[in-house]
Amino acid sequence: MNPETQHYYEGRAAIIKAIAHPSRLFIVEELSKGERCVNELTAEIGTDMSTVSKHLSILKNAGIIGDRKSGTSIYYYLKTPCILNFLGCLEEVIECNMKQQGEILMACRSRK
Amino acid sequence: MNPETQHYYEGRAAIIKAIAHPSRLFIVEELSKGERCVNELTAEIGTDMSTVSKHLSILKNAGIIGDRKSGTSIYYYLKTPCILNFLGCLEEVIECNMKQQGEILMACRSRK
DNA sequence: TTTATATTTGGCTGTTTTGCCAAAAATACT
DNA sequence: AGTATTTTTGGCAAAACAGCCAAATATAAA
Repeated sequence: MNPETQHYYEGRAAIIKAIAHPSRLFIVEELSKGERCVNELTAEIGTDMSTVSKHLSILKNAGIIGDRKSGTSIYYYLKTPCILNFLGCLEEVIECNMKQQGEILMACRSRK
Repeated sequence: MNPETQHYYEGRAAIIKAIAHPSRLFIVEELSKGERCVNELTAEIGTDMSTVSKHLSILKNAGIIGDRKSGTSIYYYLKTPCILNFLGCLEEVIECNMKQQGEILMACRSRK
């Protein structure tokens, strides 16, 4: 891979990496319903608030979410809602996997 | 997050994590053009063949690619081509980011 | 059976990621 | 100013990841 191509794929991988974590995935889906502050997200996720804050900063750096100050709270919102198509496609992959696992199971049974 | 929800997001994150790497992203795009053997992919990527082999096994475990033996070669193919919609949406995110960076740049300039 | 080719596995090292804690920063209230 | 609330930052230890090498495995050809 030449350096340009390398760079191309690194940039894209960086964005995908940003959502490649259970809590961050949860945050994205949650924000798709409307903006939330760190407090609210922390209560729902159940880890330390500093951990949630760091997850948020990762998503923000990737350009997926944005934030808005209001009083002492900071509200985060989804900046690129098209990320949801992304997640929709995920379901297809999972469905495909499950279907195949089902087939393997059936094959095992019929061989008995 | 209750254990079920946790499990739900972990499963989805695992699939995303599988493609969250430059070489693996390259592999997916390459396989979208047709099946390839480890040899061919290694030549294009330029890392050790053992490294490429491990990337392939990660993608395979995630259910994204499958393999087919032919002589001493093993050909890998895309099992869930819908993963490409995924990548298409990525472009939207990147475009959105670039647009915004452009705006920031313009704002900086006009303030001079 | 030996040899060559293609791929995977095991193991090692360095890097990155995660998540907790404590401390700092920012804002609003008294 | 002092206090409470919300969020971020810095630092640390454990875990996961990446890439190289050498060795093992599998298949085909001589």
